[in-house]
Amino acid sequence: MSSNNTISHEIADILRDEILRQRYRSGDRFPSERDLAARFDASRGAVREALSQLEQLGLIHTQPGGARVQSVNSASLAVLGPLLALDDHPDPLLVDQFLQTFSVLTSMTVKNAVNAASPEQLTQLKQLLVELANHSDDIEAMQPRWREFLEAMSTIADNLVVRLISNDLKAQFVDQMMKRGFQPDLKKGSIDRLLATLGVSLSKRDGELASKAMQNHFEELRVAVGKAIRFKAQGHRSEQFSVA
Amino acid sequence: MSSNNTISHEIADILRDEILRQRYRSGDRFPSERDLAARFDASRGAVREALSQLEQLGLIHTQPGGARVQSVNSASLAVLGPLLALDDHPDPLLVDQFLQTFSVLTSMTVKNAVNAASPEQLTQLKQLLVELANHSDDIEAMQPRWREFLEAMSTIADNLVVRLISNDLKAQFVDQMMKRGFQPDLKKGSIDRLLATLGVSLSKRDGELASKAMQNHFEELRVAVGKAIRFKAQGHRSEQFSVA
DNA sequence: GCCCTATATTTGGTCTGACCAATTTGGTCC
DNA sequence: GGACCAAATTGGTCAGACCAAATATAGGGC
Repeated sequence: MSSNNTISHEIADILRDEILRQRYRSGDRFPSERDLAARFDASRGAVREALSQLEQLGLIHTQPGGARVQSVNSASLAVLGPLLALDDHPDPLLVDQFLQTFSVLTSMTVKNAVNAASPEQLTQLKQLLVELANHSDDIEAMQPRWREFLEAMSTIADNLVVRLISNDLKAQFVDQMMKRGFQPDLKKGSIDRLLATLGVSLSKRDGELASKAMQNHFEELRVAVGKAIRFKAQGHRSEQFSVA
Repeated sequence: MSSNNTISHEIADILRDEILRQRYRSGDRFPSERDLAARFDASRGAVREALSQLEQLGLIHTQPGGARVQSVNSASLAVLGPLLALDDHPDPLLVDQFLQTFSVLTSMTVKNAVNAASPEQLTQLKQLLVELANHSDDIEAMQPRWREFLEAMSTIADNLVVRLISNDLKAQFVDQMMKRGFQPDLKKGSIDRLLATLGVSLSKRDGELASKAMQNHFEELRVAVGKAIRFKAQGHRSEQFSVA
């Protein structure tokens, strides 16, 4: 996972997963630093650094006298990745929520980007769209170009809040899914339609239209990913996964 | 700010602000732990714990040989609060982006909640709405009930991703604004209209309608907050602030 | 001058053992 | 049972030390 191959990170990873697996109930006392040091055969310093990470994740709260476990519901966004990686098969519900959230944020970004783009930026976006259309039959090749396109959109929209959220979400989710090797079965026709609509929205400077198109796309993606997950849960092996 | 009144947190706060204030350029070498220990007259252990926090925030990247400063754009969501608290006056642009983001997430939550609520939950929501309407002339009194109402919505919608994002956002933003004492000038009429529309959407089980109403509300809120900030930036003092 | 290599230094990661202050715990007394 | 006090536990911090990886430095070859 995060794996900085340092002892403190290793300890943090293990403890984090234990908490996420509900091995401790919210409000429970967490083992003392000295106990943990003994358990992991490490120094207290290393354990303290691990606990510091857990505290940043919002999973525990430390105080003189003892640390306590906090509810996962009150944790930081950064726990989502580990949460997804917990089991062999990702939680379908969580994945769906992920995509839904991604959808509204991306739609908003696209809308603002189209409305705010300068003429030069508009032509740049159109250029990228053409690039995409040229590879619309090879999903593998589309992936990096999609990223580039969305990155450009994000830069133009210039919303730091959404950008930071997306950073976390992507780091947590996309990479996680990629690693597992997912490939939702999206019809080429629907992708072509999306690209066409985006093109029109750029020409007309119609952010609302672009936003709607993205929402639509994500809707199809949710269905496709849902299928892929259920498929894989039955023991089949599928390949690549592409987001957005 | 976060202030756990421990030395390591103090050091982390100072260094975090220095980075956010761009005192180091992205990619720069960060001072060594020994130097920092000397500077803050603290032990290396304390400094290390501080650096561990900065690393979790995505502000620095440490490696044997030296730590390096990372771009704020690639940081974690948790830097937003400190970013807002950096100056006396919050960055209006950032605040606006905040509200916009909050808007789409809340709208989505409300939509899903209304569509998914059980009959009992529906009556509970209506109850809360009545409560709100009864205090619609006293914004002070509305605040906690708003929170309760949105909390109920969030619970019903049951989207962990949004919930975690909102946790961070609220912790970063709302508390920050409250502390500064803001009070956007929302017309009572528009609030009443919002409550009425929400009531209708509950009766009709029309999530889309509820979502639209929330979007509208946030739009008005953005304008009002924008005014309040500009007003305060000119040296005036205003009072309370209420989000959502 | 430039480039490459071998050496010395710096730096992060870890350990040990110690001390303080705050909290918890356990027992005592009413 | 509840209030109160002493002892044990726990987090926070410090000091000094060692190792391995990364960097900086000096030197030699061209």
